[in-house]
Amino acid sequence: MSTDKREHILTEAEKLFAEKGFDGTSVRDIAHNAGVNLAMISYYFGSKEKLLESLIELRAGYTIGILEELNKDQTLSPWDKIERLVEYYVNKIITNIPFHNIMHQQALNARSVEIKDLIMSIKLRNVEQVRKIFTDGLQKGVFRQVDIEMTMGSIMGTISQYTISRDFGCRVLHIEQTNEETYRAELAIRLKAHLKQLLKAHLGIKDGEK
Amino acid sequence: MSTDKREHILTEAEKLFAEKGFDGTSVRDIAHNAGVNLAMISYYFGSKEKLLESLIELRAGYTIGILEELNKDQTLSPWDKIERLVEYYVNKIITNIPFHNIMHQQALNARSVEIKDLIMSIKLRNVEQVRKIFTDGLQKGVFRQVDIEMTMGSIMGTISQYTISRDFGCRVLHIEQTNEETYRAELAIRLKAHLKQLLKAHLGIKDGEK
DNA sequence: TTGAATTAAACAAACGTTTAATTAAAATAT
DNA sequence: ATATTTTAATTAAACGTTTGTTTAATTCAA
Repeated sequence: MSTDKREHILTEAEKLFAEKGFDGTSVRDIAHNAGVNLAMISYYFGSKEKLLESLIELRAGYTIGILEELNKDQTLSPWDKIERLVEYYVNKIITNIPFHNIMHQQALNARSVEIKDLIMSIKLRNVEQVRKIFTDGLQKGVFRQVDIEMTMGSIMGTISQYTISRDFGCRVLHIEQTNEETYRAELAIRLKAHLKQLLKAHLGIKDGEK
Repeated sequence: MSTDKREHILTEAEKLFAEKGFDGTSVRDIAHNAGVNLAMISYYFGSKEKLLESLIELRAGYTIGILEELNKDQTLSPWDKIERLVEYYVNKIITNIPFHNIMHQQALNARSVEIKDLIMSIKLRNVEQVRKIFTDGLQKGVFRQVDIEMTMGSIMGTISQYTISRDFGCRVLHIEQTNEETYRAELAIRLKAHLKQLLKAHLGIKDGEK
């Protein structure tokens, strides 16, 4: 079983799940779009649900390492780390919108306990790393007293808001709906600028402060 | 055809759609939970999809009036209006989590053009009303220069973040998972306090300023 | 007695998965 | 190197359910 073909099927499934939802996508859809026989899905992954698990495990592996490195870095000030965090998260989600879409829909309505637990563990692990950055800044007195969990929610929620539905984003943000690439680029720029300004004020960072 | 029974079916469908998703809920599920015969769904609503449209129209009618009134009110300062807006949105979503969940999943993956358009028009109408509050505050020089659309995204996104998945919210916010009511109450309090603090700093409102 | 409400049964289509047969590739023996 | 055996990959077809919707008969209320 070639890894190439496995990943190709997962990539095609990712597109379909993101567009039509997990339940709205049939195994025949996936097989047809990937150009493989229907039975190969069960042969490779065991079931449609296991295929989703495989996809999540494939895509979610990368993130946690980056956050751990960011936390370890002693040369960066707490505010520097927040800026890096914003840059990283915006880039990551913008370049993986379909997968982020799937995670979102499964967080909403996953009926499989395995999927629920998998997503929960991934999200909690990331949350703990981000929380460290905030508690560190608070302890050092660099940040104003804030609700850390809610502030994390604002970061993730803001990014999700316009990435999830492009049609809505285009209409509200007044971006030409023609090109997918230009939309992403413009969205990333505005998200980063906005979140930095928002968090700087919220955390009470003075201009020019390190 | 009694309106009571119609609304009863819609309420039961709402619960199921929120829990298992639109595609994950069968018409037989709905009929069984509502205690009516399977054929009554088609008889009342025409189809499963039309049922969803009916549900959205039933629930979404209320919001826009409140926002229009808020905008008209000449006695309130721009910042007062923002505070009212936060109060209103948090209350509205917290007390209608299942419906909000459905709107969210349909914004992600709706395959029906009618549903897509319906949701888009509802969201855009609300966005325009909220935008007015911000542009008003900016023109009067009460608010700092900010990205209005992104700021609106932060408000909606923050509220969505923990309302969408209660399991996740409980784990991150350290709220006992036992009682649904206490979770909602606690979440509402923290959301309102956080959003007011966040927006006050972001918009550059001085303490004690009206 | 007329029209609406309700029912059980049936409909064809689509679903995820499995089967059994066939082809391709790899491993082993000659 | 060639032939043979063994394993893996791929296929078309079928499996039994479940899906949303409709039908035709029956009950209920006006």
